[in-house]
Amino acid sequence: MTMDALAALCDRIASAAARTRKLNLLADYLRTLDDGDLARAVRFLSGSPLPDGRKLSVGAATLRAAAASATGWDLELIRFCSRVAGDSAEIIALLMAGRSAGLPLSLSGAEQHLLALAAERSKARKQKLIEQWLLAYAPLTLKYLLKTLTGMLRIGLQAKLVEEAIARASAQPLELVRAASNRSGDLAEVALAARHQTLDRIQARLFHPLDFMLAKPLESMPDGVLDSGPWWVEDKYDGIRCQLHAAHGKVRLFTRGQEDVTASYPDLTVPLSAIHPPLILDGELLVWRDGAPQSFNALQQRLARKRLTPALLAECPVAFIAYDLLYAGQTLLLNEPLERRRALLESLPLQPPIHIAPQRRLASPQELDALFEAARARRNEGLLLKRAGSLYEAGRRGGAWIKVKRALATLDVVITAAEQGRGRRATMLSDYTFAVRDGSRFLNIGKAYSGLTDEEIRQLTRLLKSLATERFGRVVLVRPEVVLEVAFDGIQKSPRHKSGFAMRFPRILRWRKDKPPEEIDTLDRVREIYVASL
DNA sequence: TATGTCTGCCCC
DNA sequence: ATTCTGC
DNA sequence: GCAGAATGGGCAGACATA
Repeated sequence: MTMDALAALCDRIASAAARTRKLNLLADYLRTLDDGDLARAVRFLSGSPLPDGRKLSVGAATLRAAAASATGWDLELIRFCSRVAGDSAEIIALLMAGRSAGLPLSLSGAEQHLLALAAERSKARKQKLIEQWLLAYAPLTLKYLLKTLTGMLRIGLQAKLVEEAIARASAQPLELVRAASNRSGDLAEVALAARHQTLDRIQARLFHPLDFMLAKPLESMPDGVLDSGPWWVEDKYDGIRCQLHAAHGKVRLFTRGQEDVTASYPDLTVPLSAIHPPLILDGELLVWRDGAPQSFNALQQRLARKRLTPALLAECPVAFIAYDLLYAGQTLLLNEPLERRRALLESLPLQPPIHIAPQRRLASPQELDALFEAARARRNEGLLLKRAGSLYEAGRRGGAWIKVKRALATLDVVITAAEQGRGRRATMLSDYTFAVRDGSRFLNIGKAYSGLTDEEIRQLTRLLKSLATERFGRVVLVRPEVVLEVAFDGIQKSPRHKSGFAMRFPRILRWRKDKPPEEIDTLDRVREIYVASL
């Protein structure tokens, strides 16, 4: 089977609106593949094309550079076209029509190309490899070969639907496929096992990450959900979600994206090599100093470090706050109720740098406000509510865990610039840069797109075009007249914007047609919020 | 060698 | 991360 | 209610340029 056929399938899936139609198309296709291609196709479609999750380190920018080099076209022009089309891979594929040789490409050939790209360390040589593909393969094939690089197929189908298609193609119950997928962590393995009716033989393995159970955000505080039964409460820590595997002196730390980051945190993992009985902990990685959790910003300085200096380890030492136990005593505990997992967790002889997250029973929903404030006073993000008796639903964002966060504040700001969107928003100005007032000047403080409906974005696009003063490629500067109310979860000093501040998780609450720009919030107000948040 | 900009992403 | 949208 | 898509910020590291 060929990459060309897979590409054609992707196009058909993209143009099918109904998810059941997408599923049927994929299931029918999967049935036609031999075992080797089944594994490859599943990896390609689920967004992790390489067998062991190796990194490609190639993004849209590199693709455009390769395309410019292969065609002789101006890079700026390609950038512009990509922007209009909303997708670099698509436009590059079109560009190669009539220029590439149109050679056939098998799935295993495509996989070999990706492996070669991952193995190549030099950025320039990565680009050279891509140039060679561009000249060799047909546009449609290129389109999806390139899309797999950036990990965004944008055909309305990702890993979860691939799971469903596997279930359908093999006539196995979806729940069995999902459970096996969690135990395995490798959808290709699952597809093969489903085909051969051996899903039950897939075992969870220590030192292979399980999926994480996620929490659903609580929309409004006084919500009826909490009346449904007893709940447990913990602080929500502002670190990185991690799974810690330990057994027989070996320790591994995995992130939510299943990345093995053990090597980056010797100050956590080396002391744990004394642990012998096998266990898997779920919890949060934090910088921990003077007996207290430090900011997420401190932790960020430990991320993706190639070299760990003693100074860094001394300045930003990490700890692990454990709040769940997924494996112990040779047993997977996912289907044990929360209270049992918790009791086992508390019975373990864990020592710093591992801590156990304090947990208490929520007496009544009225208690939430006070608990929330207390958590914030401890410099934590908010609360995590866990339904009594709930099981560990790996890979799901079900209602059994609820996270309670609140915006730090809101600001009334004015739009100073707008940017063309991507994908289905490619024809609209969907991305707004906004400013606060400082005397008679407007100083940018952030960008946001979310919070407006598609209809509002359409209206705003029209209005902003009429307010345009200058255009720099994809960015339109506008007269500062449109006022928005934006919410955000944090604020910090940043060179990113003229105001000297930037927001964490900015989102638009509403379009304030009632407010003139002279009355928006000021830089002084921003400083007040900043100081108060320290 | 020092500094500035771009890129992709163990992250949130 | 957040938010909206189609199914 | 789920899954997908489109978008925020900061960071280290890589590369470009002085």
